[in-house]
Amino acid sequence: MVMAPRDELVFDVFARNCTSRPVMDTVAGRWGILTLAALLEGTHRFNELRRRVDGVSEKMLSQTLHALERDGLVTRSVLSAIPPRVEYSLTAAGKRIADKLTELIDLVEAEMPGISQAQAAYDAER
Amino acid sequence: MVMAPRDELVFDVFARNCTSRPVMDTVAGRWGILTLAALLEGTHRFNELRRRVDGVSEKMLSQTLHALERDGLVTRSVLSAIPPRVEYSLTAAGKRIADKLTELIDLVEAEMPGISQAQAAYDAER
DNA sequence: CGGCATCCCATCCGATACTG
DNA sequence: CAGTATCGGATGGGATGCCG
Repeated sequence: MVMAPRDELVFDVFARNCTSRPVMDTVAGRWGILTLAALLEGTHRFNELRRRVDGVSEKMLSQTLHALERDGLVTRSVLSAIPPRVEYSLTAAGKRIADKLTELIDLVEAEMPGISQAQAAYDAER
Repeated sequence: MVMAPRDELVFDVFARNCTSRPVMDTVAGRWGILTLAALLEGTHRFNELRRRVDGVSEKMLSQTLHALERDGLVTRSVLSAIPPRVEYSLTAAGKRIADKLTELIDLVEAEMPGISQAQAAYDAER
């Protein structure tokens, strides 16, 4: 994060102490990617998300959602009712990022056959 | 990772034990993203990468490069010379993934002003 | 220069238990 | 249902020292 001409802020994730670094960690982290991608499919309740993001613990999902809400990428709406009903959905910025993450997921999944083969070849040599 | 008709392998990163999960962790992890994006700019030597990926330790860069090499996304070439010269570059698959990661970086950096504002608003309320 | 080996601490994260 | 609180083990990751 450095100053450019005319006080325009430039964010550079390659710079050690740029504020974009922790944001990238949240967004591209193990659970951030999957949570945002799941929410791109539509609004989810907490336990719906837990089932969709297979393997995530209550704690990590809660923590991830809080961080994404703080970043303005996810909105949390509490519907007063018994039993309680809380719904999570994407903001406009969240949608844009989730779209890109979904492209990444699709690409990596498409590359997996080659990757698996490379891993097997690598492991065979040692 | 489940079987589809006709023995076609389908990789699903949402599934708890899909082999694509650790690959996503490497590729989208803190240092994986930056390392791949840096290599998209061209071949780099080890210490060039260390300077470009500001803040990465020798240990983590070494670890990340090994994982990426194992996944077939990065090639390591040793040029016999004194002092030793080792060059890292992207494979074709590595380029495709690094391209997508660079798009993600650019998007997140572009969203940073809004994100910073959301963080400040969130923090002010508690 | 380009590493690997070791030590050690911080945090991540899952499991469990509890609450409104 | 939708969480919070706490604990303890696993992992991440920096610092240092050594080697070809």
